[in-house]
Amino acid sequence: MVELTKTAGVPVYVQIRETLRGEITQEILKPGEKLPSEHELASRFGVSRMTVRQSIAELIDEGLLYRRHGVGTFIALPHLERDHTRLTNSFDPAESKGNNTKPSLLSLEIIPAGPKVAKALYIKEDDLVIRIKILGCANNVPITVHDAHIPHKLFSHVIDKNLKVQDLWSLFEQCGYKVKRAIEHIEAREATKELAKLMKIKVGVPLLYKERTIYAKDGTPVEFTYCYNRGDIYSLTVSLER
Amino acid sequence: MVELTKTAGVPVYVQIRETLRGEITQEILKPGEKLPSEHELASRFGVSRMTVRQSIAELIDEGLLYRRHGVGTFIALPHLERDHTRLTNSFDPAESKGNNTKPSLLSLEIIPAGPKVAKALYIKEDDLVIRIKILGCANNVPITVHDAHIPHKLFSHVIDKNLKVQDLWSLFEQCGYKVKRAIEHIEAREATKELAKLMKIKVGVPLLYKERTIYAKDGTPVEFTYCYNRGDIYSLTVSLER
DNA sequence: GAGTGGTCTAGACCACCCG
DNA sequence: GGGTGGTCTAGACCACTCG
Repeated sequence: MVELTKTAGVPVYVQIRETLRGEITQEILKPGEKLPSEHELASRFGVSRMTVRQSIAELIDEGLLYRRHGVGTFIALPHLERDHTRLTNSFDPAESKGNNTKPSLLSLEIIPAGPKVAKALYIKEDDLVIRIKILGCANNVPITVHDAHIPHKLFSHVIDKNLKVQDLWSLFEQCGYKVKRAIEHIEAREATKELAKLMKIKVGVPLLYKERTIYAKDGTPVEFTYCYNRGDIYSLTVSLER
Repeated sequence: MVELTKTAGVPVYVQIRETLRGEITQEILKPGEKLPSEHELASRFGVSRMTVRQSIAELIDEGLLYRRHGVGTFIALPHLERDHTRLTNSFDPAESKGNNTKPSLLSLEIIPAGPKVAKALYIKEDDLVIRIKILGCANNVPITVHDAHIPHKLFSHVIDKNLKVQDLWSLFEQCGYKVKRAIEHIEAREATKELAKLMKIKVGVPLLYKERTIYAKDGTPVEFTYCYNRGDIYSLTVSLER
C-alpha cells in the first residue's frame, strides 16, 4: 500500500489523481498500457473504490485515460492533433503562433457590474468585478484588445498580492477553479475611435468582436471578456459537432 | 417520493438525469432557479445521495446546471447560447431565428477546383466541383452570401435530377454521407463591391467572413463554403472545450 | 468462470455560505 | 446554527469481456 503524504486540506482523490497523472506524463505508465484495476488501486492507496473512481474520472475527462467495460482502464495514446479548435491557455490562440507575444496592461480597476456582465457571471448587478484591460501584440503590432471582467468575490483574497495579468488562468486554478470551457459570441464590427487609437488603425475598419465567457469545471463562470481583434490579421478557427 | 418508471436496463441515475433535463428544457425548472438540494432529491427519488450526484454531474458538465458550495445547485442561463454551438441543418444558424428565411439561388455551375478548394476537399486541382451561390435572407433582408463547393465526383449521379439547393444536407445524406462536423475559419472583412450590391449595403462595412468545411462521419469532406455575413445583424456563438 | 468496470447504498464528517 | 455541497467509506450486485 502506497502511503500518500496526506497534505492537509488536499482531498485524497486529488492526491491520487495527481499521482497517477504524474506517472502518465512521466511515462512511468506508458500509452496503451493497462492501469491496475480499480480494486487494486483502492487497496494500494488504502481508500475505497469510489474514491479511486473519482480520481480516475477527471483523467478520463481530460482524455489521459479511457475505460473498457469488462476489460480495464488504459493510458490513452498521445494526442497527435492538438488543433486550434480547443480552448487553450495562450493569451489568445492567434497570438501563440507569432513568437513575440507581448500583452500589456492598459488598466485595472474594481467596479460594480453592469447588467450584461452580471448576467454572464451569474452575479447581481452592482456586485463588484475586477476589470482588466489588456492590449495584445504580436511582433510589436497591436492585434487585440481584451476587456476582461472577473467576479471580485471569488478572487478578492489574492487580487492585492500578485495579480499576474498575463496569466489569469493560473489565477483561476490557484483558487480552485479549473478552467473547462468557453462560450464565445462572435460578430464583425467597425473599430471605434478609442479602439482605433489603441490598435493604430483607422476608425471603421472591420474588427472581429467576441464576447467570451469562461467556465470552470463546476460550471461557475470565472471570466467575461469583450475581445476586439484586428480583422485583417486575426482569425479564428472553430469546430462544430452535429 | 417520485416513482421512476424503472425502465428495464436503464440505470437509475440516467433516468433521474433525463427527468431533470426534461424539466430544465421544458422550463418547469427555470433558468437561475435553485434545484432542490441533493438530500431532498435523494429522498424524492428514493435513491442515495451519491446517485443523485452522479445524475447531476453530467448536467453540470454540459453546462445546464452549476453548483455553489454551501449554497445550492442552480439552473444555468438561457438555452439560446448552447443551442447555437452545435452544427445544425438550417441554411444557417442565425437565420433560423427569423422566421422568414428564404435562400435564393444566385448561380450554379460546374468548374475545375482552384488550389484552396481542392485542398479543403481532398481532391486534385482542376478536379470538377459543383459551385453553388446562394443569397440568404431573413425577413426579406439579405444577410448572407454563401459560395459553396462540393466535389462533383461524389454527387454526379444526382446533380442532373433535382438538386435542392436549399437542403444540401439531405443531398449528402441521400448519397450516404452522414454529416458529422464542420470546421470554420472566421475573420472580419470589408464588403467588396459585388457583395455590397448583393446585400444592399455599403462597400467597406464589416462582414463576418467564414470558410467552412463540412465533414461526413467517415471523415470525407463534402462541402467547402465561403460565407459572408452582415456583421451588424449576423452573429455566431461557439463553444470551446479545453 | 474469473476479472473488470458500472451502478448503488446508507450512512458519515467536513467546508462553505448565509442570516 | 442550519442548510448546502464536497469528500469518503465498505461494502453489494450487475453487465461486460475474455479465454
